[in-house]
Amino acid sequence: MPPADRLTTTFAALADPTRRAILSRLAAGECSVGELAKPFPMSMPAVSKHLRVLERAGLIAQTRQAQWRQCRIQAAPLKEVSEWTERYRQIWEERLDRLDEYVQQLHATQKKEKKSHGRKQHSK
Amino acid sequence: MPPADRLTTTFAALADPTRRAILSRLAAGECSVGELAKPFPMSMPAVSKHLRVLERAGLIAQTRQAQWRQCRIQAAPLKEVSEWTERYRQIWEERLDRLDEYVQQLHATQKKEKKSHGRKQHSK
DNA sequence: ATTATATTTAACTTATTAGTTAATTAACCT
DNA sequence: AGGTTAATTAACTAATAAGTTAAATATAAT
Repeated sequence: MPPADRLTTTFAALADPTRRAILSRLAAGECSVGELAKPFPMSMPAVSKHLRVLERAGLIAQTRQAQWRQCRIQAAPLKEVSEWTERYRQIWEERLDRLDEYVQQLHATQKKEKKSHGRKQHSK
Repeated sequence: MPPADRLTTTFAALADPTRRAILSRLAAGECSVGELAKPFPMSMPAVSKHLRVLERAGLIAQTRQAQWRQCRIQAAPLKEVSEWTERYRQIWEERLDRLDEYVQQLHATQKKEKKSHGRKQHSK
């Protein structure tokens, strides 16, 4: 198994509601593992493991402070997620160049169709 | 295990480079499973399984056409990904209200240290 | 020095994932 | 009908993931 690339690691880390909730909490400010764990119906070790996953993904960092570990969010990997996702914006917004092609092809196929439909018309 | 929520399913589907490559290919236009599979060093059934994952996540749809299955991208779930991610933009752009607070607090702490060493201090 | 607190590590279980090969389904073509 | 092509399903394996409880570690407080 080749080591996973960054985006893969990031997406995998985000594919868990507990971990996303942790990030959400940390967006409001640093806090300790114990505080972080409180809302979740699972053991501390389970939360600790989630933190490890987030840490390996570069999404959080921990610093010692007495017997507590303070966690803080590190959102840099989310920038890459954002950039990757943006490439698809045109598609989900459905002003699709791709759909244009499809529509054109449809018209080409149905040549007898009259073209005076003033509807949604896109040009390349 | 409760059924995974939408975001979880989407992120999980995206946490694989093969599946992201498939989406990327489909962004350029529909194509058949066989064509889709060609670039990948894995068997057809493996690709077919990836397509199933993408389909269950609502990221693609398949339509029969003779003996071929045409796949097309459905990017709607990516809108949710985008929206989720955007909530963290301020953080990764580091015009962080949060970091501001942190920095201020740091300054405050340092001032205090200069003044007096009286508080919770490491004693080694 | 002991004890309490915060957190991690270890060992284990169960479920899921990503891949394989072999068999099956479905549509097309003479 | 029989053969070819396209894709899926079945059955299996190996690795990873998410959780558990119990033990270990590290610091603070008494």
